[in-house]
Amino acid sequence: MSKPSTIRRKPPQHYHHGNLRRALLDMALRIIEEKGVEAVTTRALARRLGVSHGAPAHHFHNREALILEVATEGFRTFADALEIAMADAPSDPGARICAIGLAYVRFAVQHPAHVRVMFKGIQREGLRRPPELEREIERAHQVLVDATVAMVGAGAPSGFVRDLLFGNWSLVHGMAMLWIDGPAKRAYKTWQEFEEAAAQIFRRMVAGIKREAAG
Amino acid sequence: MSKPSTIRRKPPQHYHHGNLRRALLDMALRIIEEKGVEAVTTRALARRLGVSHGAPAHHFHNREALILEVATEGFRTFADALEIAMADAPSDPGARICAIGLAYVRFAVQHPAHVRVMFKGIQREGLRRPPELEREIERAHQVLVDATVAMVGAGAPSGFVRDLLFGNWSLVHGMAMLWIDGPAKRAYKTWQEFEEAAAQIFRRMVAGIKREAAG
DNA sequence: TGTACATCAGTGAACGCGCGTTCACTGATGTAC
DNA sequence: TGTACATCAGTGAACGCGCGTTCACTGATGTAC
Repeated sequence: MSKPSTIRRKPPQHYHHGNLRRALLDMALRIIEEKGVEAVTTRALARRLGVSHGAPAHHFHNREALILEVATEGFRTFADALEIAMADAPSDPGARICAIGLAYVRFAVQHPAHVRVMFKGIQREGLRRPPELEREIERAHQVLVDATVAMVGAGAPSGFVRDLLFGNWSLVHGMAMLWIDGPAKRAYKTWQEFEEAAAQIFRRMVAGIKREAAG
Repeated sequence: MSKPSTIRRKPPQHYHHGNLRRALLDMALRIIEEKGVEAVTTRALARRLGVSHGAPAHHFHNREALILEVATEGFRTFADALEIAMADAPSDPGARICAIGLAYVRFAVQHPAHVRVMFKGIQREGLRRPPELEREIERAHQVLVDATVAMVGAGAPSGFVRDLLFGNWSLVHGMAMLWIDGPAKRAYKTWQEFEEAAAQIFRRMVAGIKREAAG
């Protein structure tokens, strides 16, 4: 629950606060978890970190930049998790789909605040996303696309690939959202139970796709 | 696009504005669609409706009450749509599941602003939901439960019912969210195309469940 | 090791803003007679 | 139909608040010599 103590070689306490930039990002996540994204204000962050309210401006150009950095870090962790799941899974395409789906849901369980800002906080119309954020989003997306294409073969009609991708994506995304928003949290006592159910649902779905592709 | 002209017998233009309460709720939806839930402020509403900023207080105790009323109306329409889909569908349980799923997704397509407030705006921790809202949420939920139970039979183990409900719910909810947030909107050119794909995915899933129940 | 200087993270006062909410009022509408 | 009155939706000034952002400053840290 405490801050991740990323131990560096040289300068752990170089400046007045130590690492205010890191602390701001971490505290933003805590506030999101407690009160939602809209409760993340530069003044609230400063207050809870015991610094003056002008201090955050030395690390982030403005509030929006800070929120976008939280989202970028979230998508980076997310893309990493999906890529690792893809790499660690057996080469069987069905097993890979399951592994990626599970990683998707597990990310939501382990990083609910990140998910909130990634999927609810930065979906506003007028928001200009920095290239770095777009890149991480694209990297995560690519894992889903690759796994789907691997499942159906490169020669499959693009409409079929699209529908399959969309179906699988919807399933795992819905699971993640229903966990974040409460319904799944209420239906399943522990996240282990929840993940087991999710894994079984994925297996069932993949079996269905295989039967359809074969028949 | 204009206001729904709910024609009443007696008093359509009784008071100064006509029906400011109705206008506030409708304008709130427009603002949500354009700028998101957090842009709905009592002053912005008054400004856009051409009334003084004190006027809304005569119809809603405060901002939160107005937002909750929008959510309640949303869930009422939503529950109605699901119940009608259930009633109109063939008695075959699989067909019913498909029909309800399609109604779920169609609601998101037709009422994106409502969905935003229903699933993103009132999910904050500290928010006290009025009983009327809880009742409409429960009514919508019950349609999903009933359809699932009808599919597997009353004697099915509760864990299986739970997982099946959760799987189906996740799928349709994910579809709705991916539409609202953009990915599905980008993948499918028209909502008809989107709905066709959704219908096909539902049929595939139901076929999978049937095979599993039979085998 | 010691000193002088440069850097820059953090301070705190200040600014203007939009917000939610209150409240005495006004005046249009509805009703009783 | 006309008049007197009651109702109450909408007005506009006022309040206090927290916010984002700026900026001259301070003082601790890092570095050059």
